[in-house]
Amino acid sequence: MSTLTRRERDAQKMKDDILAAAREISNQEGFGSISIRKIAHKIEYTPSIIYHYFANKEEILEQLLQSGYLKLTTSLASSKMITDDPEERLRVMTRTYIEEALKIPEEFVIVHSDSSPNVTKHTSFLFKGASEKRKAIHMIKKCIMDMHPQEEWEEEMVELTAQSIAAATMGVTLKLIAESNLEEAQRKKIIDYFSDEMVVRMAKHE
Amino acid sequence: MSTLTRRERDAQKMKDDILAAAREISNQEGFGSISIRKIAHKIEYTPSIIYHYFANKEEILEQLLQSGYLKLTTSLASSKMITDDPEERLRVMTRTYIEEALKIPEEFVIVHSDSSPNVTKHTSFLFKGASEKRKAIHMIKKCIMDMHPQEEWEEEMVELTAQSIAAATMGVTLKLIAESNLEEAQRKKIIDYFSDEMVVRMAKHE
Amino acid sequence: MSTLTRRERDAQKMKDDILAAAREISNQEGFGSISIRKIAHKIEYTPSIIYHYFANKEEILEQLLQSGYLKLTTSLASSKMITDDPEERLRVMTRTYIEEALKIPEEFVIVHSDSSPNVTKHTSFLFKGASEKRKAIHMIKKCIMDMHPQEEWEEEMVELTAQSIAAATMGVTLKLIAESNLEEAQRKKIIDYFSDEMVVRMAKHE
Amino acid sequence: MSTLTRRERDAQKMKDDILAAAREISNQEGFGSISIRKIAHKIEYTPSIIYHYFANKEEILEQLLQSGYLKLTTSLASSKMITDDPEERLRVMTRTYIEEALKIPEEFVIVHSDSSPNVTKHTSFLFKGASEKRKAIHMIKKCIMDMHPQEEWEEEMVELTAQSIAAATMGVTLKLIAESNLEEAQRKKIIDYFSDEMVVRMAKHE
DNA sequence: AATGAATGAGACTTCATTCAT
DNA sequence: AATGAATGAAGTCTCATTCAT
Repeated sequence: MSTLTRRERDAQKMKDDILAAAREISNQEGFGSISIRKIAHKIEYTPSIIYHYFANKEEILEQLLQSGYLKLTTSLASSKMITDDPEERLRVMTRTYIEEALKIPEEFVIVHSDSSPNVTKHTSFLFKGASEKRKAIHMIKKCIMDMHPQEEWEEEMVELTAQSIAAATMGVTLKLIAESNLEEAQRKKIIDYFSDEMVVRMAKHE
Repeated sequence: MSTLTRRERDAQKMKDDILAAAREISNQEGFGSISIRKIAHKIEYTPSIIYHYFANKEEILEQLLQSGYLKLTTSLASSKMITDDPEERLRVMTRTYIEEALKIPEEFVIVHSDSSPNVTKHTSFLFKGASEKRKAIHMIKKCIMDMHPQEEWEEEMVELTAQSIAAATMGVTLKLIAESNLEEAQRKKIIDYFSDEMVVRMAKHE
Repeated sequence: MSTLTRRERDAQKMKDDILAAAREISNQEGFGSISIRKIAHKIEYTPSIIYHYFANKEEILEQLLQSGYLKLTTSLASSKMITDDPEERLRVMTRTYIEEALKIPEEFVIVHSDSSPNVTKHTSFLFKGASEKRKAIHMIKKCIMDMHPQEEWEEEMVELTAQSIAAATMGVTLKLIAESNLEEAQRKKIIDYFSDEMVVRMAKHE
Repeated sequence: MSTLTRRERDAQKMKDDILAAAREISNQEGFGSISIRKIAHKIEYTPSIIYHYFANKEEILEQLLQSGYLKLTTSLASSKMITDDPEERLRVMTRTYIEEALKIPEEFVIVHSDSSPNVTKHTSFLFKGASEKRKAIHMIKKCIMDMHPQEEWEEEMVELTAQSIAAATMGVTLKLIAESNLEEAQRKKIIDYFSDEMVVRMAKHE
């Protein structure tokens, strides 16, 4: 794994520092006011040097978004095996998703409000067949099917259900981010109720 | 109707042009990169003149947001009566909301992604007691209660359910907007399935 | 005196209003931030109309300074006959000068700091022979001479004394303006002491 | 002496150039119309680069004022000893002050016309207790008291006298600066008469 | 690898002024 | 006599980026 030279490791460290600084600014002042100068100031280097590690500002922002999205999906992935009970799995997944997203609010909003092909290419999940292309949808679908073992859902319905659950969860998350003033207790109640109750109801058919 | 002088009409036209230009920029490059200069360039005037019609940039942005929000709520309000069956009412409301929002996609995104107090003051609905302060939440709550006539839900649970439904609907809507490339048939399926099936499931407890 | 038509009287009134507004702005925000727009706003007219009464901003500022200087010298002139006692007359003149100047602080500073010929043409008084060309110096000189009836001062010395007194008084005034935070009691003491004691000492030779 | 690297020296040179340009503008058009753009134009650079050397415009103006004030007070301090005769000391001090001030006319005017707290914080001397806080006032007071050895002045009166003398001297100086056209002979007479005669009269009580 | 100097574009805003009505 | 629309210049400041060292 560590076939990197010291130089390469140093460079990677620097890149990470830059991205970390950018992320910090994004969280404090908003994604839109990330600036090379502010990053430079935060890492205590000159603006110029940043161009040694990134071609331009855009590249930084892109990687920021990507890493944000990545963190989300990986954290989601890691939460899957916890339990065999599909209902419980669905609960945990939902909660994990919301909580992880709340850690990178700005990136989350950007990623999910942006409708440029460049972004939706990675983030879209409403298209037909998404349960095969999108890991998250796939995982939800699996939960749903495991919850109704003997019955047979129509394939399409299960996918639509999974997609609805994903979109709904995203909606709750976005709203929680937008309403950042919400009292902590209420915030907790919303998260609990949505992931423990609502999601399960959505996943079931009578 | 026309108690305005020509002057006033011209002035109103100019204001509208400015707002239209701003809206267009917002759609093309994002809300955050609206600038007085760009607006001026689009309407083929000097930046200065804009200050003849608006006190400052903020006023423009505010009016932009307001007009977006206004269109939505009025369209929602007008859809409320229709039928006595609460389940059917919930279905229609959801569908109406989604369809109306899709008619003003840009404004919708702006209004629901913005977390500045100025905006959330009007758009927040996750707070405790929202079912009394927010007409939409109230209407959803009423549907839920009418669907379970003899039983008594705990008040708080009903509100949380209504809030979840609202947030979920918003999430689906936003996702539909972001995925503007979605095939028409699939788009229709998502809307149908979500408003006809999912929302009803969310509103029911076993 | 009133050979003015109504139109002319109205016009004069407007001019006065404009100058009054300008003066007010000068006192509140400083001479340097007088602007046509602010004046217009204050008199509740459009900026444009101001150009009906004044050729441009400069003309307004000029008249403002002139009127300020005028008020000062006329107020000074009017204070001369109060008493026959030359010592008392000098005291009153000094005090009057300071107090009147403090009513138009900005204009006073401008007028007396400006070294452009256009201004010094009116305000200079250190030149040889000033006691004949400048009313104020003349008046001070008269006081001094009346205070030493039988003796004969050398003409030149009296003028130099008068000039020194005038410059000194101006210095005290300027300093009082610059130190606008001075406590009221202390301000009063300075004025009292300077006009009652110091000026008289300056005017006397042993 | 030269512990500065070439870089640092260059930077200092640039700073000095900027300040010099600002000073020049101040002399030509007045302190109030110093602008970043004008400075940039004078030094033949872009406005932006100025922010490389100064945080903002205010910092430039501040340093301008400070350097002016500094030059004066240091020159005054160095003139204090000379003789034991208090009357003679007062004469020399006054003359020195005037002559030094005339060497830096622009800065002198700026410093003594500005009434912003930032400046008066250093330059005010009319406040009660100034003879303890301000070296110049203290030195004048000492002269006065030494001139009346056995008698006892009321403390307060001595301070007021010293303050009056300082303000008067400042007034004469300002006037000499404003009347820059004054003939050399007359200028000399004014300075001589004021510092040799008037100041001494002011310092004495009968 | 890193710096500091420099630019040019652009941000918002205020202003004096002109002109048609 | 008065207005409102419009301009163009100027104001301060921030930014991304390049380049010589």
